[in-house]
Amino acid sequence: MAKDDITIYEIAKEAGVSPATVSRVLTHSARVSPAKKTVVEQVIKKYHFQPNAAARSLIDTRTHIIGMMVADIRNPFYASVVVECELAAQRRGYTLVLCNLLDDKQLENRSLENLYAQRVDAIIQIGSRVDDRCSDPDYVNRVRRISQRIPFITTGKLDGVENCWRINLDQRRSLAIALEYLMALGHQRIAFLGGRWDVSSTWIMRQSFIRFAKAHHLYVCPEYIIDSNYDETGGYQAFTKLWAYMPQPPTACVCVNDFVALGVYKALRDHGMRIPQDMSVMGFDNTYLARLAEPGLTSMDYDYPAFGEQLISLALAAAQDQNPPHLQYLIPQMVIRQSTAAASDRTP
Amino acid sequence: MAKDDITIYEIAKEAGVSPATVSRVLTHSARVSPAKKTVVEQVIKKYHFQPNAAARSLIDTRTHIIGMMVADIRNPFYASVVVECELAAQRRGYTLVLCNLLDDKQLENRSLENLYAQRVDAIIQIGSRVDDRCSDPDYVNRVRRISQRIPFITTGKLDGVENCWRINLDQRRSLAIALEYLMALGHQRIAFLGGRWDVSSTWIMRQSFIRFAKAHHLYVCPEYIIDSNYDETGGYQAFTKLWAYMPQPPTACVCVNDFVALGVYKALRDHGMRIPQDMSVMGFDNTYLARLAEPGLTSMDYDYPAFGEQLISLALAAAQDQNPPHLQYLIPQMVIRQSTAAASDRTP
DNA sequence: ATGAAAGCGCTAACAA
DNA sequence: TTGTTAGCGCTTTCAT
Repeated sequence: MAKDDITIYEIAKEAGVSPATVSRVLTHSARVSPAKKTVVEQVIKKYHFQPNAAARSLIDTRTHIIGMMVADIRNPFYASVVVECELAAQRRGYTLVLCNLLDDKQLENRSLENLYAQRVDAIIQIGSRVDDRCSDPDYVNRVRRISQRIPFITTGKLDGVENCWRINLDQRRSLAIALEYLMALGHQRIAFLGGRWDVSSTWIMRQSFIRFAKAHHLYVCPEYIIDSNYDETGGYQAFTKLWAYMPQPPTACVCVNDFVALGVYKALRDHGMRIPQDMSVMGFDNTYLARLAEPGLTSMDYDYPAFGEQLISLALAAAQDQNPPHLQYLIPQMVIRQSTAAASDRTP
Repeated sequence: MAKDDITIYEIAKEAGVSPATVSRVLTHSARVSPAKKTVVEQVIKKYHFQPNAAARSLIDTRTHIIGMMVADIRNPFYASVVVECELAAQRRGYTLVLCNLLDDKQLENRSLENLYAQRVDAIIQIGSRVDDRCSDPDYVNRVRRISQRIPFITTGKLDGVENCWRINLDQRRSLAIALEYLMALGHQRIAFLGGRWDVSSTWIMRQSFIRFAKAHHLYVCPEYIIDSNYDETGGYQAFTKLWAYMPQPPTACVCVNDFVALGVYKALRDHGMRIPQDMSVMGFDNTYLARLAEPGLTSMDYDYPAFGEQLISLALAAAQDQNPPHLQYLIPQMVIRQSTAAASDRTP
């Protein structure tokens, strides 16, 4: 520990009591006579004493630390979730340890081990390999092993890990809300831009998209679903590709996230098309980018404070063996801005 | 600790050696005969054993944890710094504990105490009360106390805290680069939009702005410097105010950060002005917003990887009593995009 | 080179 | 109600 670190022994000595009594005052774990309690509290205050968290967690069954692995905190979606998780954790006296995975499997593995070494009470992972449609077997093994000791919570999935809890965004529902809205505006030809088939959440979105479109007799063709990465360059490329060989141009684009939507914005401008007059655009995640965009981007919102609350309370429930449900869904909500409007062209 | 947690005793027993030997293998702290070493390593591998970090840090003088307090991780500037710090820390076998301060003094105080309770090896704070031009005396006292045990590193300042190290962005330099560039484009009337006088870094920026402008005979008037908050609404309001009572309209706006610049973008559009033809706009921090903006925003960049490296190596040097310099500067660099161009109007 | 034993700071039985 | 004591998991003398 730090140089001349103060301990409960010093406090005890100065207060004229035993270390145990100091501990009792600290933890409120047992009755202490008001007189001694006051003295102890004063000495504690005098030195601004804070018990050593490491020593505590050696005894306690809990470290009161939650490990959080996210793909990249620079993405505002993850940043929002992390902030809300941190607040929810704080409220319960828990601390968050954050790990960025940065698309680096090595780093992801090390982060996991590191959180285990810290004996965190639970691990929450958002993004990266829990988003794979087909879980990476190597990673599954790693997590399976660790999850025998530490509950593993994710917003994605990891096939074959027993001690795993999931909170999933209700993509089916999101797509339905989005498409119903666009249909009501008269859109019949809608494209789905961005993302990849091997990403679980994207796969679900696309499946939901196709099913809904078929069920509601929207115009559907494979050229309306375009792969891309998840940033604005992806959006730009996706739209460019869409435009290149298009049988019938769509009147609306649903984008896999806000970044991609902004890439589509740029592409539309470069093609001299106006938003929303010539093309309606929708994003997902309702990050602040949606608010910042010109025109404001209609986007699917997830109640982030509720999201954080749910993740943390799930993590703690699992850590306390309360057997919470293994799969929960988060209900989305649409935020309508200026990027969507009535279809300009209603020919089928 | 977790339920049936495995310890070095189990490892030792199964390997037929003493716990001390296992420890020696783990830490490479002393020679162990190759034979035993191999056995121990195999058992460790078999159980994927990771020594309990809390138990280690009880003995060790170091916890190998660095506490990081940032104003708000959702701001891409902070997010970038945090990611780079995390990488730099990882490289040295250190873990980062992140705290968001969220403009909540209570939370800021608690975060500080919490990091102390964890006996982190160093505390880095970016944003919030270390940005006050006049340091909050209460906070100074808190940090002063804690910094007697844990070195305190910041990108701002905290008057009267001895054990404090600073890495500051070289605002004077930044402003000079920005203004020289705009002057070279023929701009004579330049406004400085956004931020507040009571924020240290903004104050320095404005002082540098005024001094440079005077020294280079640019048109200077108080109406060209407008207060606002630091997000895009601030930028919008600042520009609106600027436009309301303007003796001579400027031909370029330097904005305190990229968010504010995007607010200015929006205001300009609402006034029917084009960027950069009617007005050049510059941002600061070169976040991805600058890249995303339409047109691309010219912005002042700080070498983020270097920034993270410098912060972490400074933190560790201070933690190891190596007496590093108490104040270092970070050299900025301008990234030119499409939001700046030759002045349209050269009348003084 | 190796093991026994002490101790890091704290809490929780167990006595008193 | 209070103090004494043992022990959490690890590392590190100190012997051997």
